[in-house]
Amino acid sequence: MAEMNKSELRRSIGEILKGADLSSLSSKKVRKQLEEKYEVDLTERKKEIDEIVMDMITNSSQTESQTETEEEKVVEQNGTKQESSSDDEAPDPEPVAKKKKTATPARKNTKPSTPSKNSSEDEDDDDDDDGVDDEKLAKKLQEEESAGRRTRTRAVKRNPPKAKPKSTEKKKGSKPGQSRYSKPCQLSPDLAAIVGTDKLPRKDVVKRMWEIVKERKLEDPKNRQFMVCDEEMQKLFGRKRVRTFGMMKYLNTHIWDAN
DNA sequence: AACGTGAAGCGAGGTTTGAT
DNA sequence: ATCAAACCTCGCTTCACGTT
Repeated sequence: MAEMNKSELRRSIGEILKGADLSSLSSKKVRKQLEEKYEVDLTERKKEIDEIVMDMITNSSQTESQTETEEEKVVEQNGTKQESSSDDEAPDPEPVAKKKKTATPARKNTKPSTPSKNSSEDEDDDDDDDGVDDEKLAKKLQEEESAGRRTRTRAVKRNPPKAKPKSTEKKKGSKPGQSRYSKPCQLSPDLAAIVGTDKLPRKDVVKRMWEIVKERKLEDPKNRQFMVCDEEMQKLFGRKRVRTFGMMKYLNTHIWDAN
């Protein structure tokens, strides 16, 4: 594959932007042009391209305002070139700016997170001052957007169950030992006294509890799914006989995240 | 219309013994 | 061999809506 490095990418994008009409250009179009030009799939580098495009547009608009007088000269020379940025219409890199709405991969957080009611969502367009302000505004809008404007409540209508193959199929790139279930948790003094440590992952708590049940021979001889608690255990569970499978229900009040 | 992205649902993961 | 039960969070999948 023709692996393009960043500087190469930058240069190519610069060339594309040079002759492009910024008011109608989007980073996606830039990417497409690059893909066609180099015959490579740049989907994976989309973000990188977005950033470069944004960066270059920002720089160019800053340069524009800084060197206004110089540009006037250029306009005189080039004539056609600058028409898009004439006084009545700001350069307006918006299409590209809007494009890059997701800078926050933190997509988890399933909580509704304050229904902000897309308050400032439709900033309409009453702000056409100059290029620099446009940029700031665009950035601000971006931030607001990424901060949490999406509050759509959709009528959840999920598809049918999708008969899943139970167990046996673990696979999936899920990394073991990553979940909170495997993370060390803070144990209550009562529980800590029994297991011998005040920090232990939930799974290990269960494991340890089983060990202790066996050590102390607390299994109910009639039904080994139950355990007959000794004094210490009774204090912990608050009852004399506990179903071992369901011990987590009781242990849960003695376990919390260690921070 | 096609594409991009946020929201929400649901399964997996770890532990154990007993029942089917 | 597989499922059951109890706990809870992560990550994948699917859907709906916004943008181009």
